[in-house]
Order: sequence, then C-alpha cells, then structure tokens
Amino acid sequence: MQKVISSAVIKRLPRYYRYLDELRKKDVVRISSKELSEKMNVTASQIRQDLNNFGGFGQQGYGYNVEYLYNEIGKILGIDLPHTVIIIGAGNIGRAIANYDDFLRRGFQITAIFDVNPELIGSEVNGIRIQSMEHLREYIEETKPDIAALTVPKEQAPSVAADVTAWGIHAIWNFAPTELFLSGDVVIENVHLTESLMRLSYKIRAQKQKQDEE
Amino acid sequence: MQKVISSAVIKRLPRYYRYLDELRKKDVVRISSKELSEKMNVTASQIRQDLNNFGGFGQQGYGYNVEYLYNEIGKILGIDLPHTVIIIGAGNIGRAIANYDDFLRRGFQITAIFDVNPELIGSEVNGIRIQSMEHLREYIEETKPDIAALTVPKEQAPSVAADVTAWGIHAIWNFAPTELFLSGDVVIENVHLTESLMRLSYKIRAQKQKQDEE
DNA sequence: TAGATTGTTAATCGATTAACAATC
DNA sequence: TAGATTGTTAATCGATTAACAATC
Repeated sequence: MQKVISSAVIKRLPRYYRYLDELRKKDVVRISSKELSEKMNVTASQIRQDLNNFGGFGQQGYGYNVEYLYNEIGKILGIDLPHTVIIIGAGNIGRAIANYDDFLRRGFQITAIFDVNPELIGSEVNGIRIQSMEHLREYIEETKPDIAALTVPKEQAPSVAADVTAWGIHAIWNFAPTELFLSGDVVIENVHLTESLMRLSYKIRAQKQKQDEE
Repeated sequence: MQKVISSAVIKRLPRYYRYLDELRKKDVVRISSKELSEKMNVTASQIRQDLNNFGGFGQQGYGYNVEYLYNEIGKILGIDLPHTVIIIGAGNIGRAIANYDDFLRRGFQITAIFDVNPELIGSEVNGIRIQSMEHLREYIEETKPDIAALTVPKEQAPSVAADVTAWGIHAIWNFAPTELFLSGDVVIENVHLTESLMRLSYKIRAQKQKQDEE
C-alpha cells in the first residue's frame, strides 16, 4: 500500500525538476539542500521532507547528485515514459497548445486534433491535420491516447468529457472554465486562465491598498 | 492596517465567483453556506470562514443574497473596475490570449500586442495591430496599462520583465516557464503550462499504481 | 416566538520548520 | 577521524473543521 502524497508536495515537484534541469545544463554535479533552498527561496528542511516522501536520494555529507535527482523526480512525475496527447477543440487555445513544442521536449506528443467546425477540418496545425469530431470515438478506441486536452467552449466541455472517458480516455487536461464531474478513475488537471487573471487582479488591488497605507 | 489574507483563501475566491455567477443566471436569489457547500464539494464552515475574512455578507436565518455576494466578491477580486492588458510576444499563446473574448467579459481589455518579429508586425489579431517592441516603452509610458501578459520565450522573459517594470508596469501575467525576480511592488501571477502537464502526468501514474494494487 | 443560519470561537488536523542523531 | 549533510523525529505554525452563541 503506497502512501498518499499531499498535493502541496506534488505542486512543488515540477519546480524542483526545472531547477535541477538548469543546474545539470550548467554541469553542476552535486548540490546540497541548503544551496538549492537558497536558489529557490524555500527552506532546506522542506526540500528534504518533500524528497523523502519518495525515498532517500541524497547522501550524508555530500548532498544530492544533480543528474540522478533530476532523473528520479522525472520518474516520480511519470515523464520518464512518453505520453500521447490529443487536442479536442481547434480554437485559439487548442492551436496554441498544438504549436507549443516545449511539451514534446518533456515527452508529450500531440498526435491528433479534433473540431466540429467544417472550415477548420482538413487544415493543419504544426503538421497535424484537424479531424472531424465524428472520428473522435474511433480514434480513441484504436489508438488509446494517454491524455485529452479539452479546449472546447465551456458549454460543450462536460458532455465531451463524459464521451471521451466512456470511450477510454483516463486523463483530461481541462482548459474549459467549468468543473468536470467524472468517475473516480479519471484524473483531471484544470487550467483556468480567467481564474488566474482574477487572482492577479486581487493582487493588484491588495498591493495598491498596501501602498496607500504607507 | 488591513489583514493579510492567506493565498489559500484567494485561490478559492474565483471559484465562488463562478458558482455564484451561474446561480444568478438561473435567477437563484438566496443560498445558504450549506447548499453552496454541497454544490461545490467543500465544507460550509470553510465558505463562511473564507467570506468572513472580508466582512459579513450574509444574514442569520436567511443565508446569502446571490446577486449581492457575487458583486461583493467581484469587488474583493478587483474586477468591479476594468483593467487594460498588453500582450508582449505575439506567438501562439500571446495570440490565443488576444483572441480569448472571455477576458473582456470580466473587464480585461487587450489594448495592444508587441513582438520583435518583423513578419508579424503590422498584422492584426482580433482587431488589434501587432506593434514593434521598439514602441513598447513609449506605449507603456503614455498609456500606463494595468497588466502586461508576458508570452515571450523564456530566455527573454526576465529581461523584458525588468524593462517593462522599469517603464511603469506593476502587474505581470507570466506565461514563460521561468521565475521572475522583480522589486516588491510588482505583482506576478504565473501560468506554467508545462508544470500543469507534469502534475497531470503524476496523477496518471499514481492512479495506475492504485489500480494495480486492487 | 420558533426555526434557520450566520459569524466567530475553539478544537482538530495537516503542513512546515527546527533540531539532531545517523552516516557518508 | 573530522566535517558535512542527509533522513527523520519533534515542535511549531497555519489552515480547516466543528461547535455554538448571536441574531435575523
């Protein structure tokens, strides 16, 4: 029985991974939790606690081997293995994702794009042909993609999500500004841009009030 | 001296706002913390605690007036007043944001787009002309936009961020997969899509392991 | 007035930080 | 061996939940 890791820890892992990636690119061989904590503006204690949820990756008196730790976090994040991604909805965000080659570098390969709009069907985005939504079921059942990026309008999102999960999708990257209620074995990661912008707006106001008090 | 609100609370506010928006569209007049908690899958206690950070918006024996609470949360989030947004970097994500009309509905108006690429300069995105980065300083100093959306490659992000804040920008919506270290009066909200995708990858692996154990 | 539900205090739970023995 | 730094336990801090008096 494996331990459930708190989401606070999981949220931090990609950031560790990014810093370690930069260190290894600079040919840094070893790093202590103290050095890393200063770079990242967190406590050394937190780094050690976080990592020890998954195992002892360091060595007393030495610290952590950068390359090794980088690879181990990659394994924890599951990006040691490649993922196939389909994009559902060839609107602005869907096309932006399809064009964003950074994902491929991390092993996420966009394999297909779907849309309902006949004017878009047949055209290409980043070398990938946009297909009709009518082919979606067949495509999922035959190729079993790992992830569906949902970039359809929010009205369609819940029903499309229900469909694709019924057809075999187990992971949804949801860009629609709405909640998806799906069966327990489907994992969801939300990207709610409007909420992000609202939080920025909150910070702007809070900052202004702080300055007015001074 | 106003109380500092924890970021956990602030993260939840836009979600309350979204649910209240849906309720008012359905002409629901009042709601209790208990009802809302059931819809949102949180505790009623948390809703009441969160709201009471900002004031008593409810009434004993009655609950909360939907329209009133919606507007009050809007004020807390600072979206009762409009914001002007400039986009720096007319790549895929920059153009996707420029095209995303949902922001306008919340009072965020895209007023300009900038890029270094001569092939893009002069063309239009959603009716907004892409301008040369050479005009960026002048534009900021003259029109004082509220927010700069940073959608340039990660190598350029830190220096562009330093420039625009020196010229008068106080809020950055950062899409570059890198950290921005700026002076304390600049507020930053990060959207790190690759990190989001990595968290989804983690969840996929964790879910698989869970199923293998059963 | 009785019932409902808030606002708020107190209790619990979980996450972060500090401390230090283990060990390279 | 001495010094450094981890892994891990214990202490602290903060966030969430429960409880209930206040009040509409």
